[in-house]
Amino acid sequence: MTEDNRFLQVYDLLYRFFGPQEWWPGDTRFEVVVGAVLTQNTNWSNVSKAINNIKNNGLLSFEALLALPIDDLATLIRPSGYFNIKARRLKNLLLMIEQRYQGQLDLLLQDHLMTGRMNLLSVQGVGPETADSILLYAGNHPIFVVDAYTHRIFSRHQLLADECDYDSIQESFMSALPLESALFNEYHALIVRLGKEYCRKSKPRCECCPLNGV
DNA sequence: CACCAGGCAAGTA
DNA sequence: TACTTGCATGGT
Repeated sequence: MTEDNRFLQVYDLLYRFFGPQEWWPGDTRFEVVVGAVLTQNTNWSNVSKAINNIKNNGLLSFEALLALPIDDLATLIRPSGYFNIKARRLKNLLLMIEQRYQGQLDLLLQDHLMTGRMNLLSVQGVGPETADSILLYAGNHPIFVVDAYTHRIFSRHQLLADECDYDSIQESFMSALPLESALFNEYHALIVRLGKEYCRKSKPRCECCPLNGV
């Protein structure tokens, strides 16, 4: 190997440092989809409470949530924050699946990757990170999920330019790495783990960051 | 007390 | 096109 592939080097380093992260938490594909919307700008412990509220009421299924009045859904997901807007976003997503995929999540997940992605992005409230999280973690598609940590960590370590947008960051990773869902799954989870523990927004730089020296 | 979390869309100039 | 603001709970 003569190529200087820092993206792969960082992955190997993080995997050795943290080990496997076992993402995405959730028992079913549908639960992953719900979690993907609820976790927008919100920490997972709050999302977990919201999902448990849905489960405890026996409502964690496509049909049950589609039939549930929006205000009732908002009440259930209250702990996840932004509960009114997230209830609307979940409903929008379920309606798209109802209209374009006969109400079958699996048909969306089995559709051609870029067709499914476009349909997800057409939903009000589903942006690129939410769409890609669904495609990767529920659909097992090889697409790289970019988040705020990805930008912060890699720009701080000068592996990405500060002004990169979502699509350009995603392209940087996907052109440098083998297109394997298992790799993208673990890599994104490792980035979130690193960000939480070593790359907080308020801290200018972390002396003990495992990436120092890469 | 301030700050932030596994974003996104609408409003403004 | 490029900023800014609203959305909102719960943990540190």
